[in-house]
Formats: sequence, C-alpha cells, structure tokens
Amino acid sequence: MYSQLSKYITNRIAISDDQLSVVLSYFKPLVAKKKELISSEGNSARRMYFVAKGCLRIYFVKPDGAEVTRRFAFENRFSTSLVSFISGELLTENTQAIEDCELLYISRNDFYYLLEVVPVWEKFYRSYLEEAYVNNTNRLQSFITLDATERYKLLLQENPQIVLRLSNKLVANYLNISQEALSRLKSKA
Amino acid sequence: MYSQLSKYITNRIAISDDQLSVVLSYFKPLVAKKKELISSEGNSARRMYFVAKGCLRIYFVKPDGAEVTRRFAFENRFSTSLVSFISGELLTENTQAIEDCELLYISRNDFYYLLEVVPVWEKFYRSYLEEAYVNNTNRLQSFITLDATERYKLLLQENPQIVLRLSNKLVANYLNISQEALSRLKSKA
DNA sequence: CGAGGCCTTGACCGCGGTCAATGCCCGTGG
DNA sequence: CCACGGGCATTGACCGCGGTCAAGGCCTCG
Repeated sequence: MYSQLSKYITNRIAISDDQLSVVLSYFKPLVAKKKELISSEGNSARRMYFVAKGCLRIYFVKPDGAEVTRRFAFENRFSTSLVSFISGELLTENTQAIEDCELLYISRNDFYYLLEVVPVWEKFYRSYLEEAYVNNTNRLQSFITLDATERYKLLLQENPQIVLRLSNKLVANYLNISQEALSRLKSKA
Repeated sequence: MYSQLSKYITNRIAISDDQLSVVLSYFKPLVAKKKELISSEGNSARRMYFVAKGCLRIYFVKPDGAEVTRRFAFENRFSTSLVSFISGELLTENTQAIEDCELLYISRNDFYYLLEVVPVWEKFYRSYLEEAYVNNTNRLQSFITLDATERYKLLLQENPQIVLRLSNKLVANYLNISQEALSRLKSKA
C-alpha cells in the first residue's frame, strides 16, 4: 500500500527520501467494505484518501434527497470532499466505498501541517489542485455543451473504466441522467 | 491601479514589502476598450489579469460556434483562462473586455518564475486555485441540481452585480439558457 | 434618419424526466 | 439445492422545461 502511495507522490514531485518518509508517516491505513459510508455530510472528519484497492464514490445530496455523484476514484487516485477540505467547514459531500477498499488517509490537520514543515509538499498540493480544477472544468463544460448521448460517448472514450466496471445505475447518476435514459441511449448506439 | 493590486494581495497572504514590490514589478498595465478581445483561442499568450476597472468576460466557443461564458471578472478580481494557464497549452478560452477596462497583467512565465523565487507567492497561488475550484464546483452543482428559474434566483442572491450591470443577453449566456427563456422567467417572477 | 442589435411574445417541438409494468439476476435462508 | 425477495435493467406512455424560429417594437449609435 505505502509503496503505491510513494510511487504516486514521486511521480508528481521531486522529494528526498527523508521528506517522503515524513509525509508517509502521516498516512494511516483503513479498510472499508462495499457500500460502507466512510465520511458523511455534517460530519467534520475531513480526510484525504488514497485508494490502494477498490473504488470510492464522492457524492452530494440534493435538498429533495436525491444523490448526485461528483466523482469516482479507482486505484492509485487521491480523493476527498475537496470543498470542505479547503474551507474547513462541515462536509457537503459524502464518501462511500462502492467496492471493498484498501485505503490510506491523512487528516486535514496533518495535511496542512505538512504544508508548513515540508515545503515541497506545497508543490504536491498545487498539482493536486490544478488537476482537480481541470477535471472539474471539463466536467462542467461537458454538461453545458453536450446532450446525454454525447456525454455518454465522451465518458466511454475518456474513462471507459467507469462504464465497464460500475453498474448502469451509478453511471447514469454520474452522467446526471435517469437510469431509463441511459438504458435507451445504450440500445440505440 | 497598483495600490488596488497590493491590497488584493496583502488581503490574502502575509508578504514583506520587499517581496511585494518584486511581485508588483512583474505586472504591466493594459487598457482595453469595450468589446475588445484581449486574448483568444489558439493564441499562446497566456496571462493572468487583474481588473482595476471595468469587466472581463471569459468564454469558450462550442464546436457549432456558439459562445458560452464561464466567468465575469469585475473590479478587484483576478482572472485568466485557467485551464490553459495551468497546462501551458494553447488557449481554450477567450477573454474579452465587455466594458472599458484598466488592467494589470502578468505573463504565465513570470508568474511561474515568481513561484520559484518568492516562496510566499506559492501560498497566493494556492489560495487562488482553491477559490477557483470552489467557485467552479458551486457552478457545476447549480447546473446539475437547479432548473433555469432557480439558477437565476441564485445568481440574483449571490452575484446581483452580474444581473444588474450586464445585458440580458450576457446574463442568459452565463446561465446557459436562451435570451427568450430569461425574458420569460423574469416576467413571471 | 436609417440600420442593426436587443428585448419580448407566440407557436411549435424534442430531449429527457417520471411513473408503471415486466423481466432478469443474484444473494440469502429454509 | 431450490424458493423467494430485492435490486437492477428494460420498455412503453405521457408530459413539461426550455430550445428554436419568427415577428414586432424599442433603443442606440453612426
């Protein structure tokens, strides 16, 4: 697990072995069963997760109770309810294991502490934020410019893993269309 | 102009006078007339703009030629085509003055140079990225969860300046609805 | 004063949502 | 090992939001 995380970090920034082991020492392992809710709205336990195995789903809940998926995180991805992580306020999004998972997590406090004591960690966070921003913008753009069929085709191209590995229900939810609509557009194409 | 920018920066990070003047020295003034295109798609001149006076509009162009506004930046705001700024690739978005503007800009190269030589500048960029991410996420969320009327009401609440100061056409474009639809929902509410 | 852009209103329509019925698959317990 | 139940997928019927097209009035600017 820790070697996967090391690789992830060293792929992104130049960091000395000493600094790397300081960073790693703040990550703790966590195992979660399928369907388990790892952190939920209104909870103040903000953490950043590294997925060593399995898949996480980040979603928020609409006033009417409906859930909307913002993101899936498969193996070798970081993931967090980033808006709450940034603001330090209560969680606005839930994180759920949708497969049996092996995770490493770091608390928000420890993460921000590392920003102070390991200068190069700031660069890591920068690249994380930049990537999150670009992903978000692309997703926003796809909702603004594409209809349901085009969004589905784009997802197949750019992230086939989501379509192949997850249930139609989850895929439809991620595309923000109904299960029925996804079923129909699949049968046409 | 430079004092506005100083205030903006010192409001966000603790920075010594010396470092501040280094930072300021990389910003250059620019005046733009209403409707002027300041930087456009396919252009590689990536800059970050500080709006001292007037209003900028950042938009991208759909394959069919339609324009979609991602963001307006009024006085005392930073603004850039951030995805291109991050990636260093060609611009994917255009920036246009929609009023007569007084701007300060810094080139992408100089900006990244500052990240190396003025360590505290990294914190400034961090806070900028965090804010951009949160804004983007809220906007994405509003498209996913709200219909046209609700999006309009939310905009009135959170950013009345946009509605009051800009033409219906621009507002409708920002909300990603047709001018006609905006006209109708205004007359009902 | 004319032309072009913006705003409004009406008519029409298509995408995708909801509701409902049915079928399928799979996990669980008897 | 089979029977049952619950969740997921598919299909049909229906409908409403918001888009497009078109026409008319108004304001602005050259």
